[in-house]
Amino acid sequence: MPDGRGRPPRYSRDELLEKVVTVFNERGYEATSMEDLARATGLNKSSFYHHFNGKEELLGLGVGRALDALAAVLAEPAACSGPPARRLEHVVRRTAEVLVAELPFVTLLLRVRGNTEVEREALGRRRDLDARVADMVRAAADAGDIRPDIDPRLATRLLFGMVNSITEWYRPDLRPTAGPAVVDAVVTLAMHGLSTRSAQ
Amino acid sequence: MPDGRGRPPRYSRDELLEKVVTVFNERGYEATSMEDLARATGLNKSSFYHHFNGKEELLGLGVGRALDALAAVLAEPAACSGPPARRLEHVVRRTAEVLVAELPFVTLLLRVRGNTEVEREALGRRRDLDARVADMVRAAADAGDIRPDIDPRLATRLLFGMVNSITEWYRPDLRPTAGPAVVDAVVTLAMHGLSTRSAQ
DNA sequence: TATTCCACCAAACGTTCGTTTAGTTCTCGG
DNA sequence: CCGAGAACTAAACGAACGTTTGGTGGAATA
Repeated sequence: MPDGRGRPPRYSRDELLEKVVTVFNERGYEATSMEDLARATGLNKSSFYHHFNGKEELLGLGVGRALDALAAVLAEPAACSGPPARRLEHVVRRTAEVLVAELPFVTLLLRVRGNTEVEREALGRRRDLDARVADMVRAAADAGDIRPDIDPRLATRLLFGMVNSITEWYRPDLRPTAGPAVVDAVVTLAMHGLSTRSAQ
Repeated sequence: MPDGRGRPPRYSRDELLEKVVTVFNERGYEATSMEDLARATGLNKSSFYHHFNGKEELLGLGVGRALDALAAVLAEPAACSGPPARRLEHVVRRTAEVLVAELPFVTLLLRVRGNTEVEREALGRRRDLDARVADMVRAAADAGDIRPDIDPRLATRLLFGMVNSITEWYRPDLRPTAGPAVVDAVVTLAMHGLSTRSAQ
């Protein structure tokens, strides 16, 4: 409980984390030194240890925020009831929206490789989310709403491969209003493909 | 010109490079130490300096092999002539095949961030390839063969976001014969989408 | 067999890393 | 205005990094 005494901080914990995660994404987590973080925030590199326990905690908080946002999508009512195809389309759209809204955090999450315990735990949580989506795709295939000629697990991976690729190229600072167009394009391409010819 | 004299090498340069690139992909390039490479190959870490000039050259050779393979696809006759939509479908299929065939090298390429000159040059070569594919998508849109309601550049990014996602999850050691099925699924999903309903 | 050349290695080098220690500066409650 | 407490910093720490040095051992040539 902060009682107001002491020097006021220049940045809140959340502001610091956002800047830190941005640098992690520019340079890569391993290639980012505490010096780099200090330069980006204007703080001394040792000052981080008053706000966070170390570099790995910064990573854990960053990927945790992404995982929380993605898990929240699967908990939404429209993702839990209704025809499987509708639920799936909702999850695709909302996941794309979360990627756009929480871009740096999800970008960090998608690059985790599993070198440390923090990273392996993040990969585990991500696998759980992926499995729940794969079940949704399977249900939609069983209901005949999506093409039966592609293995549901394979379809899930390609589908979310496309969705997740948003983090590879979408830069909101270059086209700040492009977010909704990106989300619409993802949903359209995922469901109907590129071709103007009819399906099959 | 090797004249056969001296102790024969345990591994060829190409064999070494393949093992090295695999470790780079498991741990991430920055997180991989020369000790890690030594352990994976059975060589002493200083022995690498008789085959390569250093860690960064290993990276450059790895991503170079991926870029050469991808550039070769765009130079194939079927990618250079015929209706734009046919050329595009050919490039999608062949790119997916190259990803499967040269998986570790393309995986390494797709994770490059641009921290060094070697990495920035690789990013530049990759941008050139992407631009040529984007021109192909634009031509197919102008010809009316693919849906006109999505910006060609955006469509290119999402399309190859899906294709490139193969490197994120395809593991040939787990399902050695799954390659062709993956390629077919990519082409089908890219062109026609998931839905069994007709387009639009 | 003597020579040559290549593959390989042990040890050490200078540098940079994440982190710790021991403080200083600033703000506010009393 | 005093003292508590929080934000912040300079300097230094041991460890790990990529690389260099100086050399050993073994196979082919002559």
